[in-house]
Amino acid sequence: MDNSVRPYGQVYETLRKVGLRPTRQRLGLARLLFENGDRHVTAEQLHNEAAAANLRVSLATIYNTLNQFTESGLMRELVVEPGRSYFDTNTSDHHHFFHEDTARLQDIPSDAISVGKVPDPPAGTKVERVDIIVRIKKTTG
Amino acid sequence: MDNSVRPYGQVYETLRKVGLRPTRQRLGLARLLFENGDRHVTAEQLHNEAAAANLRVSLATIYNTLNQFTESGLMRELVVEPGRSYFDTNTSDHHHFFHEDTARLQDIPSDAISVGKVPDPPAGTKVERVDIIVRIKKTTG
DNA sequence: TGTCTTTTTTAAAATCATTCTAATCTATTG
DNA sequence: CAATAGATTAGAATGATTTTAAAAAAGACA
Repeated sequence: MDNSVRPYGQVYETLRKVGLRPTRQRLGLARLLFENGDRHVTAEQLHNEAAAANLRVSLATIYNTLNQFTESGLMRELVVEPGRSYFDTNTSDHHHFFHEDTARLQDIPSDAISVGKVPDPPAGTKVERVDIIVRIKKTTG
Repeated sequence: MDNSVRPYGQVYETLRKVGLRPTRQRLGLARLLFENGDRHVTAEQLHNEAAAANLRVSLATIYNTLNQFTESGLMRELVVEPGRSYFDTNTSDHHHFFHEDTARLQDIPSDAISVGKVPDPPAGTKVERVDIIVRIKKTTG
């Protein structure tokens, strides 16, 4: 667990694997994203985190990076609310709770929810992905 | 089926029922929305349709109206793509196919899809709504 | 290592959907 | 029909995201 020795080792490999140059910004963002469990972040949130971690990255780079990570399959984009996108570090098959009060996402493991029957997609099309969002609110107004 | 006699009769009642003044713009938009089967429109699309139907309505009013219709339960808002919202005239329990190539939505009747098991919402929260989006793409690139 | 080439990063401007503002108009009520 | 409350509008403002063009950093290689 001593990650002072090869602080960027893990994510360095991850970036190489998908063919992205391991630059200072990408390495730093990748650590924030991938070394802290499953995460759901907006660009703005990640930008703030980066600042808090003393990583100087412009907002444009945050967007570039999130989009590149998404295109290379390291993350996926979630659209739950009008106005902004969330990016999810968990790319395996699963779904989400969305807390409407706090605008937070929470994973639902795929075995905790089951889509019994899915209708056949219209002729000439194939299913790309199924997204289930369970919108929840605090009880007691 | 002669709707030249009481052209606004149906939607007039609908508006009254939810407590919205039956103005020219709201009546016109309501007709476009509710007298053409189940629909999924963006603000921009509806604006164009209105123009095509010789109904002069500003884009601000389109937004106001879609939001009011949604708040009064005549429609619901769907967020499927980053950037823009869709509004659905079908407020009953159902889900959607989203054609990624054409950016069109298509209803999935609720009995054509079944959510077998839904996990209990976290303590202190209750389920507000469950959205299922089946994203589809043309086969043969 | 230094130089060349390519890719990244960046600040700032541009874009796009949506909301706000404040002024004008329209429905409703008496 | 006048008064007033509510609606519509053009245009400005906002906020998230993308683009632009220039400067900086990375990779290749002599």
